[in-house]
Amino acid sequence: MSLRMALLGLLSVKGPASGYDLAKKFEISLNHVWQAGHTQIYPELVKMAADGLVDAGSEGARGRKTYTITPEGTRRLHEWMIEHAAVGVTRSEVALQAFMLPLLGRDDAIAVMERIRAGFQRRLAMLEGQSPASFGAYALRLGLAQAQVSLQWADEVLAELRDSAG
Amino acid sequence: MSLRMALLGLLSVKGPASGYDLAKKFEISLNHVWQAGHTQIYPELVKMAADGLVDAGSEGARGRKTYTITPEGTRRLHEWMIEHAAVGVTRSEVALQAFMLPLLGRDDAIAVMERIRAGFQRRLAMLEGQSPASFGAYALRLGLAQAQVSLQWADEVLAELRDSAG
DNA sequence: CGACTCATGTAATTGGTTACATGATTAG
DNA sequence: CTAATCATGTAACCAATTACATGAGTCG
Repeated sequence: MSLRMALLGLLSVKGPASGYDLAKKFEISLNHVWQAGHTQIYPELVKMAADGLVDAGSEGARGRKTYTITPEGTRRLHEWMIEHAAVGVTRSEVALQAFMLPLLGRDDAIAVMERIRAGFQRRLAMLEGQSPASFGAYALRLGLAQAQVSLQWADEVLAELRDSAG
Repeated sequence: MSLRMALLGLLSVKGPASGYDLAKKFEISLNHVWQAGHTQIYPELVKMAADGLVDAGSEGARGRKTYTITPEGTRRLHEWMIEHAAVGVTRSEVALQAFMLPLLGRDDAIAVMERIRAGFQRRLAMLEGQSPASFGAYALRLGLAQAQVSLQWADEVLAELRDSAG
């Protein structure tokens, strides 16, 4: 359902788009929030058209199909936003490795934490490169705050590990 | 693979356990990091036994089966920790709703944000109820830091929405 | 004896990833 | 002409959820 809603959201804000366009938007603007490749997007758009949430326009150049959100699609998106209590379920490989960190010796633990730290650093840099004035500004600010605090956590853990006897 | 590693981690630290025990541990100590129900755990343990990562003991009372990690299981877990670069992939319904918040009018947006805020509040309370001295201390601290900063973000967004003209 | 917890499983379905496959158009 | 980008799709597989199903032991 979330993929569906993400697609409706993009179509709602950015206007009519092809599956290809939407896949691009997932890569750039939505990347920190939700991910989907074209292999998931194309079939989903077909189902959404069958359900009357989008209109599939006629084929353009290179077989391009442009989808437009329908009033019913807009209605369903708003309904979902207002009624669906988003589940804050987290499945984080990083947190899992952090959980099990005490299984490793000091040096291995430091190496793992440095890799994790680098990941947070990369993520932060990616988010800082995004335009803060755009549509997804609230989500961007959340992502930035979380990335910053995670990086800080990694630094603290690294400092503790380095202070500990080897 | 992550489920497998989480199971090996639990068996490694807490000693031999049944699928039932492991499902309980997922609910309590590991809940903020990874989730898995018994319907996923039982078949996975069978596969892990076939792959030599765990030993399935003989059946006890009420058909209880106690699994023990093997040396090969320990080896594979350490290997994964050290070599597998955890992907920081995030798929958050909350962030998705935040992303699309501008689609809603002021009052609906406030209602959605209040619900999101309550979710973070609950999560924070849950984490604060966990023993900070236990095995998963590092992951717990990360979870707490992220929950706190998320709650702060929600408060800021709510203040902005309330200040804005209705 | 009835309710609860312990304990294990299967089947169907949904969601998501990886690999494979094809062809049109554009820029150099 | 050829490499890159545009553009769409299918098939196989892996991961996860929901629903269904069963039975043993324990507490009141």
